[in-house]
Amino acid sequence: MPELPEVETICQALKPALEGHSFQKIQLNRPDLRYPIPYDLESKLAHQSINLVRRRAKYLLVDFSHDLTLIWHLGMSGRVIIEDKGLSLKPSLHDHVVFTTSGNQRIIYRDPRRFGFLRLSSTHQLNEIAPFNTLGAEALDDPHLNGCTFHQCLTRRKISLKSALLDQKVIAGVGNIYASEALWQAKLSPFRLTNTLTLAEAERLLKALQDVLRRAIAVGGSTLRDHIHPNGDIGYFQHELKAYNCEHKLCAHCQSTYLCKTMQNGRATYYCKICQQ
DNA sequence: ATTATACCCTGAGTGC
DNA sequence: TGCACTCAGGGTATAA
Repeated sequence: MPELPEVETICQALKPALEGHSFQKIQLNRPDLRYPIPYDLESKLAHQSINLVRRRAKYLLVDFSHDLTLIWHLGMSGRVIIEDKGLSLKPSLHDHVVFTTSGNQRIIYRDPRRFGFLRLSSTHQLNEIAPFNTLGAEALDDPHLNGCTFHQCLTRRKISLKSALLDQKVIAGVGNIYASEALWQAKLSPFRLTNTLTLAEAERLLKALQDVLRRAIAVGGSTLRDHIHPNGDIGYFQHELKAYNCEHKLCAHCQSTYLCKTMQNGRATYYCKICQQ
């Protein structure tokens, strides 16, 4: 699924198509995704001006001028497709929602596994409802996040570093790819317990995580299965992955150990047994 | 309280 | 070619 860099890429692509426009039509091709789609989505949103498209963690947020925010999560396999004007793409069985904008563009939400969802919230109360009321610091560009606060947040718990990075209450936006990448880059074991981390190690991890995320955003995220830029381009960061999907490849740090893959809390984890301690 | 596990769902890939 | 099986970028309700 889209993690932070992929959702950010989608967010940036949606901005020019949506901000200052409105939805003329919202076509629901099924009543539910992970949860029921609000039945009154179209009547509440159509012809209302869109102020802002933004991202929080892995959520896309579309703010309307009448204090409504469309919360849009893409689950594991969700894709957003912005059609060129006048062009009509071949429909897919999994095109669940089709938005038509006042700019006469069609925006298609395609999600084979349907782990994604759409919800509505009052804009000014968004941070008081789940999951936004418990989300951790934004992994990038959060003024309250630094090595010190990250260290405090980690040492308060006793879970593996990999689980901590995936826990959206600890830090928001990180998923399985970038958790493995950041731990590899920081030379920290995914099995290391959070309460054993020194301040210097927490700083190193945060720096590595932010570096990986920024580099991924710069090239449009990672295209492994489903993620494609809404205009049809693919992301390129999969070519720069040093750990994720790299089992049996030589570790780029030590050049002498093959990376291994293990299941950790039900998710694949990739790491170097020698470099990551 | 925190921390693990099962599960939602389809499609792609593998091995027989 | 077909079938059975595993795994996949996430989050949540449960159980321990």
